[in-house]
Amino acid sequence: MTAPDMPDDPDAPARLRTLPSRLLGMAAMHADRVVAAGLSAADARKWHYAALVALHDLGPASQATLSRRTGIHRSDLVAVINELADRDLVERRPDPEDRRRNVVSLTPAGARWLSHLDDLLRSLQDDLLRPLSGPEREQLVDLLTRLVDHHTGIRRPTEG
Amino acid sequence: MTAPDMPDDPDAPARLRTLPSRLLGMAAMHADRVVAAGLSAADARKWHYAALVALHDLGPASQATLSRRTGIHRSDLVAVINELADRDLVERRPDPEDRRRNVVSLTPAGARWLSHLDDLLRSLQDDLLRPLSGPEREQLVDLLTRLVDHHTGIRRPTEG
DNA sequence: AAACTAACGTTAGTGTCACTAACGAATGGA
DNA sequence: TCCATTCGTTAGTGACACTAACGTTAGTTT
Repeated sequence: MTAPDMPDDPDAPARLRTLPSRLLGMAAMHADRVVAAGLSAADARKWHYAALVALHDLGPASQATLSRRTGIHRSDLVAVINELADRDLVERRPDPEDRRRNVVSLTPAGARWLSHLDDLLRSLQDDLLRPLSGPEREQLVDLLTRLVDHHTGIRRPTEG
Repeated sequence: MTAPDMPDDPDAPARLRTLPSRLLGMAAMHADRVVAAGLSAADARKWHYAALVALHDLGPASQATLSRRTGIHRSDLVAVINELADRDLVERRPDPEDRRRNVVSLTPAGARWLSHLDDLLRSLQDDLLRPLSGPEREQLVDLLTRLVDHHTGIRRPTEG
């Protein structure tokens, strides 16, 4: 029961404090903490939310396309769907048209759960972005989107 | 040596694509990849750089204060210092004034190595931020700094 | 028809990351 | 002298983002 001992870096050198890659990492870490803490109070994790959103907005899908839509690796998606199916939030059944596939679909309970998580997430995003004004939040989203879009699809400059 | 199979999320629902916490996570991931790949070409990792910068800018320090200055957890710092000391980039010796402590200091070779890494990192940040203009980069740094500053020091809203 | 290629879901395992827990040694205050 | 605290260190945890391999199923080629 000792208090956590890392006060982040109150006195880091400026060279580190202003390094964009480091700032991104730290901001992401805080974001992850806020979101994970909030979601865990609802017994959920971000992947659960991502999967539910994809199913709701884009309809039932095989695990492979769900993987593409959420960014969850297909080998990790198995467990996520297991957990959601265990709680009857999604249904997983074999695809009669292609027996390699499972079709995953949202149940009514899943849709209700999703709208609950949605409210929760909205307020978590708000916690996260508290120090920024409305326009600043849009600015941030815009800048990050352009960054991500630019780097998406690039794997490694110096690959084998 | 097969190609990576995750095209990120080309067709994720908008609700996910614009979620700030998710954007932060993805941007940070890309940033980490770019930086880690660049540094690994120089046989270094970001913690090595952070430690060297802290030693250079703020002078010799015990591992505990170095931990506070870099944000590296003190239990992880051990290995970082080991690796740097193995290459004679830093020196670790017991503090005569407090025999619990080690004093870690930069060697001349460490200083040279740091300035090399500095150049490297400058160009990596540039790669990372390529899609953004100069003012936009400053904007991003400003927004992220305020975000991080705001959340720094907060541990867990729902701690035991 | 047979053979090859590829996609699917699944399991197991890897390396990194941020962190907790515990330790022995040393310090400093009551 | 007792006690809490700090220090460096080791070991281990849980989440994450993968890779590798598998058996199954589906298309495509010949």
